[in-house]
Amino acid sequence: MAEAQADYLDQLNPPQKEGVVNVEGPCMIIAGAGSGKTRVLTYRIAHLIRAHNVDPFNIMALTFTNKAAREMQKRIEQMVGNDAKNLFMGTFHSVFARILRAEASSIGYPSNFTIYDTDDSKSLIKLIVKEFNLDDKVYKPNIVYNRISSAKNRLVSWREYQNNPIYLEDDNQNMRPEMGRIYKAYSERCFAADAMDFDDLLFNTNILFQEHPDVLNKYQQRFHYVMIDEFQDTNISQYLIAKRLAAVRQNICVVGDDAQSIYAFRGADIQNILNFERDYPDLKTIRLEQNYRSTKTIVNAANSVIGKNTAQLKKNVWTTNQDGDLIELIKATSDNEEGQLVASAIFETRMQQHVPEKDFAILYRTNSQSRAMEEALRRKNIKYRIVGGLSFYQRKEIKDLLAYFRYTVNPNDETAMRRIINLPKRGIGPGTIDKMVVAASEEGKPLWDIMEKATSYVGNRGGTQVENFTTLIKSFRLTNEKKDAYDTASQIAKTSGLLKELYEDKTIEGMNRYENTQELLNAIKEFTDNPEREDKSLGAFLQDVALLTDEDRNQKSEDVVTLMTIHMAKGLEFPYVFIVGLEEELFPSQMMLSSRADLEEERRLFYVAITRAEKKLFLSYALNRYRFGRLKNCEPSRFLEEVEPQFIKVNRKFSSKDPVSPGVNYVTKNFVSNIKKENTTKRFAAKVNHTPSADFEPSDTTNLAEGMKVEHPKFGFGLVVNIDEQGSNKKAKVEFEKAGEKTLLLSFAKLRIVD
DNA sequence: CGCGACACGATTTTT
DNA sequence: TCGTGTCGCG
Repeated sequence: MAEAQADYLDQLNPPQKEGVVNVEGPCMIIAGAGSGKTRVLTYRIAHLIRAHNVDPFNIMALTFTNKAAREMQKRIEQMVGNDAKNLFMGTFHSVFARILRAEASSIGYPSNFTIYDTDDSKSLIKLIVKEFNLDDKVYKPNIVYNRISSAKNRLVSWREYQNNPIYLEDDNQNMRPEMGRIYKAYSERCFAADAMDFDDLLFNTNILFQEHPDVLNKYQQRFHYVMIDEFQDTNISQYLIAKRLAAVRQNICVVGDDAQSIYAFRGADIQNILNFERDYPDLKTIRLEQNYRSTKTIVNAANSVIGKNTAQLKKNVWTTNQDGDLIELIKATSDNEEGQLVASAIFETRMQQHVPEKDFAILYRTNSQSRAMEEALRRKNIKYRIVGGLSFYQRKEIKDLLAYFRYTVNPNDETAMRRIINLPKRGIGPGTIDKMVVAASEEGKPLWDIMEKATSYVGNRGGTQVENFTTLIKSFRLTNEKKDAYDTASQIAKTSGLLKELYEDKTIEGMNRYENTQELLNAIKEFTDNPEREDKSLGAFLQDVALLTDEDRNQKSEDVVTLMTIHMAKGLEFPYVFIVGLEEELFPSQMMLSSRADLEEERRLFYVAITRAEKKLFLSYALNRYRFGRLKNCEPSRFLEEVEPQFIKVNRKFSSKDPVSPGVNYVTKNFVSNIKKENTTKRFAAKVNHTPSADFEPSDTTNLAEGMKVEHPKFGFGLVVNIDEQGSNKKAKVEFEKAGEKTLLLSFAKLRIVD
């Protein structure tokens, strides 16, 4: 450590150094992709501790993901040692959940409040919509949830919502006039359940600071320095919290890149950057523009793309790295072939460059695209790992078990109760539950009280079952009072019958689920065995786990190809990157085509994807893709045309038959600009009416090979791009000049080989 | 109340 | 295509 101490500032370029040493007063660091942003942030914190003798206890650092927080924690620890443990660092949600737990009583919550994840929130919304007898086709949980979420992110309470003419007008126009009522009911139910959803963690922190100046002051005094990473992704609610905290000392430093803002759909507001300039007139702005990550080709290609956006801060990202390989464009006829071509390209690159599998990443817009990739990789025996998708804690069997834990800890958590009361089957149906809910509201008692005496409300059959259930839960609560998280959890897993049910399911998925629950118990064991933990109760574990949505449990750095959405890839880098599915309506997503702002966000997403690549970038698209089970043909993405052609080479075909031979390679300078035309032609393929040459005569096609030019009596002239000789049916894939690509059975098709 | 059969809608992205 | 939700019967 000592040697790093003296010269850490020398490892930085001038603007980076400025970002590190400029610790007093408001500061904004605009950091281009790959410009060493994290390094500046970590050094800055280390510098505060070392050079300015700031107690880590007085530093708050906010990140957007758990992964980023952990990474930063690790790096700072390497620089300053154990002191780093005292930093107040984490995601916005986890940091303020901690503060809210400490101050819960000020806003009427118990300190062991439950955190609802999106699923919990949506099932509560569904329930409310049902109770209100509203049409769930109109009030879809997703829509309602997003509406409430965006209101909360703008700090609009249900009360203000109901009095806000703009919201009302909007809802009326969308034929959803009951939205405000649902918002109110939802908020009240959450409160009654001692629960907060993700947005509440921030919303309520704002309330706390606003209504309790003494509390706010306490934290203002504590946090001398506030730092925010990925500032472009913060929403108003988050920004206001940070601003309040830093109001006294004004030592607030934000780091971000407007070009990488990709979470507007979740309430992130680039406006925050502009607000920041307005709120802090004596702001020091630093730009990090030198890219250390990627080749010139990649940096310049990325610049050419992002340059198409109108709304952006002035920035010039450059690099002294070498030019590197051109970007390779892969064109496939189908999503499956796209997978094969990508897998082949990985295979070949590995052979040629002698690089490990972990140097590769395949990035896509939507999770559903992973399947074709997975299949192709499996077939070629390329090991891979999917990041994201359903995270561990979102799996049904895990959520079920967690719901037991939650209900044990928090008797008011109705959502958890509804989830488990009939799981495993106990003969308690919706009818029974409804009757009890009605009874509870009629008598003004908590639902739990009714459940304990269920037989006097709902008849004997269901009632007895409910009473047995409450006895079971009571036994769990008793254990929970005396034992640690692991003991309680194991008892619940065993006695509830959940584990048994899974154990008896001998299907592959069933065994998987069983293993997952075991893994959860292991995680709890680890939790209780950790000597640094003071509170080893199940409640403490739940509080910890609620915000751990990342798939970052399995951080083993295996040598495998990484598959993930572009959103998940933000902040990461890989030597070789494939961006797949570059098709209109997929990327850019059809949902984002309606407004310019949305399209620009989509373009930023593409920019983020490109800038993940260090050495070489591959772009691919398919002309046909299975969507909702049916094959749809697709148009190449407009984004392909936005990459300056000089950076691209077209790799028309790897042979999909033989992964080792490169097959026919075409390098066409203006191919990209022709993509559109070509595809448009294809769409009217049916109308093509070719008049066969006068001397047309079918040739012997037994020796037909890739790269040959042929004529078809109906489709005209074309190029053989692939021969498939499976079984007795020899098929040729032909790219026709006018009719597009066709797969022909050679035993039927009349083809003339043109020489 | 539980189970099977059927219909339908979904694929934007995540703390 | 897949998973979820609803409906009707036992």
